[in-house]
Amino acid sequence: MDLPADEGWDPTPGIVSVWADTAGRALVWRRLPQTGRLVREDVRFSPWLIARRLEDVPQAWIDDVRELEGPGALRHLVHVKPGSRIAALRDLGKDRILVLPPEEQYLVATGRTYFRDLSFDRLRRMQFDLETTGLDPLRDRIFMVAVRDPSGATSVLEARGAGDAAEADLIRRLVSAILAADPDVIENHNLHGFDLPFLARRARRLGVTLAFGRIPVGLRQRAARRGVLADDEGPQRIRFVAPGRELIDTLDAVMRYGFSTGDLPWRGLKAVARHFGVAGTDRELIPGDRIYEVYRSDPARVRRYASADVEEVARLAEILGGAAFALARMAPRRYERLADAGAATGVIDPLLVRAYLRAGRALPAHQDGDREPHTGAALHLFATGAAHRVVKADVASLYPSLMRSYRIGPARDTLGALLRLVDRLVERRLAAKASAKASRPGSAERFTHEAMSAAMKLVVNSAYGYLAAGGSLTRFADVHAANEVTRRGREVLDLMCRSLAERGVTLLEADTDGVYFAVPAAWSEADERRVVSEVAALLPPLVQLEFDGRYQAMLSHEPKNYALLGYDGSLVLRGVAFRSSRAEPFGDAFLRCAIPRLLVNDVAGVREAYVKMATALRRREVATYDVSSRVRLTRTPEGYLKIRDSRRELPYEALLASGRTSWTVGERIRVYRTAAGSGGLVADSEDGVRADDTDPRDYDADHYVSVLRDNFAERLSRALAPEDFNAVVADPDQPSLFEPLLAEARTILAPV
DNA sequence: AACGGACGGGG
DNA sequence: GTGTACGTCCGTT
Repeated sequence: MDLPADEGWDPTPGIVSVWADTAGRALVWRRLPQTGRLVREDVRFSPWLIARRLEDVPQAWIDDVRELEGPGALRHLVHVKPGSRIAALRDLGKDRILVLPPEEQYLVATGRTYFRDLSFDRLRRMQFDLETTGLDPLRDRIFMVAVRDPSGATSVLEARGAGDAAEADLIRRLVSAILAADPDVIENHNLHGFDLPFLARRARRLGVTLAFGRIPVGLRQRAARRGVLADDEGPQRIRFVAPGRELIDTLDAVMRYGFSTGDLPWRGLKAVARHFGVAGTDRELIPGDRIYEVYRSDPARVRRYASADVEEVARLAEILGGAAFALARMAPRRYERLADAGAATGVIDPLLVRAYLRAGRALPAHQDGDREPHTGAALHLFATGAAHRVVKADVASLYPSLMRSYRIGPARDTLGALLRLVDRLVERRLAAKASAKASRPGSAERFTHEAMSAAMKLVVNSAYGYLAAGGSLTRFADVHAANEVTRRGREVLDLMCRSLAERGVTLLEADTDGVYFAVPAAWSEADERRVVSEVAALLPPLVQLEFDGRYQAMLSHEPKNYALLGYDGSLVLRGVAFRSSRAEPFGDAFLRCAIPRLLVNDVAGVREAYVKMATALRRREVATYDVSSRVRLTRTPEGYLKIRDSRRELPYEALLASGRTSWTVGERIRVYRTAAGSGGLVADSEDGVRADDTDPRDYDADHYVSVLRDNFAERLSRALAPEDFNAVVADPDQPSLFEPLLAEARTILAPV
């Protein structure tokens, strides 16, 4: 009873899964923290709902009614007789009724949460990964499943033959392996987007029941915005549920992490594993579209590949999984829902509902806002070109800090629950950040703390999003409060910029809560830090301006598009101008080579890099792969043939020229322009795996020299006077008089 | 070129 | 019994 309501008050330890139904039966699986033993409790609970008007609830269903206090519209807490079809009442609309899913009714009513007194490493976690002959479950088959059991042992199951019977047998063996290992949690990368839907479709087609939950029923479904389209009727999107186990998709965690830190441009398993340093150096890599082909000639290689996948997923889940795990200890929802839910409606709303019920207070109904438009943040670009001695300062969690500092909360939150929640989560985040800083860079421990901090930041920052969302989405939406937050935010940013400028720095770019600026040549790092702390002292309480980094130089191209050169020579590229999945690899390589030279005022070096690349292209010393670009197919074969006479498109010409007449929309391929003016195809290898095919080198060199100049070198133009830029990109086949000039050339920085 | 909507991934 | 943050890419005007 001592725990605050945003924490849950029931101390029952070790809950690892909950499954409940409208009949008022809840199955609670707990892992006893002392022994690690699994127990199942079968308990009764009283299903409940909250109604605006009692008349909306059929009299025959009502067991007990309690009137809640306060001004909220949803004020009748009704306990109904078990088995009442209360889900049907949702049709009344959110402004008249609140009916939670049965597990959440149970968790809210009891004050229980998952994982109390249980550490993440006590969970029994299992990973499995399908290998299939292709991406389409209507046509393709599962031929292999890699499995990693909770003890860490990896095994590979394989179809013993090519037909239906062999595939059905493989699926049955997978189900048996899961039942034998009895995991609390099943994990994989894109589990909900690929493995489970593929498996469900194949199982259905082959007449196999996927009863790998902890009660003997097949897979269940739940509606999910980010799910896959259901096979049956309608545009309904769903995810799968295995009662008694939690199905965790590491892609969800990666997206959350990427969103909150902004430094994970690629979300695929191999790239992410490399980023977190969990990929082995001898990791087997095979381009996705060649896996089955390789299997037929070299099955051992595919076994190594698939095993590496589950090993990496397991490590990744450890590094990133701490965040959702922590949320599950707080919020009255299933762990798997907290792992994929949005922060506002997925985490904050359940916490607020529980807090209000616990306090015996009526809940406000969802309510459309008045016509007040929402106003956003500020974005300023002060200068473009090359700047030296650059400092980045930013305010951590500006919006929640403003909410806390000025006590800006939703008008209808008469309990003040949202602000109290933000206060607590900010404290937790600061603790996690401190722990991250205290642990060794690159260590798994540090990643765990950073993931935790990122999750808290996500929830905390979405407290503002919660205010700003339309009233049809969140219960306490309040556009006036949201506008007050952004207005204060613009005020703070303006004050920061003004105060910095007064202290003699050159402003470069400022955005919402952070600012880049350049300092005079004579300044030391201590001077930089002093200026930041002087300005920090001028800001409102709780708004903490931090020294976020210092760089040798910055190439400012457009708002949110820039390059930073660290004092250690490291290069950071931001924005679509400098990093795009479509960019030809040779162009990326050129920018990575040229920008550091540009930023140390070695303009002759930039010219040299340009000449080198242009010459290599003309001599076809650049591999065909490096001039290709990755595109996504959007036309069907039939659709393209219809328009082909009026309009030729490179990707489809490349497919046809290579003899392919069938493809699927959404497929990604790598194409290049051939000297003959048509399209060529290169084996895709987004994971850095190069197919060892012979390299035709029949690309249109002149075309790619133009691409080098117009698409890539152009990104450097802001930093050079026009005549210097022209000299840099002059055609190397016509040696000119300009080159000597470049030794003296200097980069420029121009106010916008 | 500017805007709105879909998607992020898996074999 | 659904609804996210952001950044990128595509298709449409």
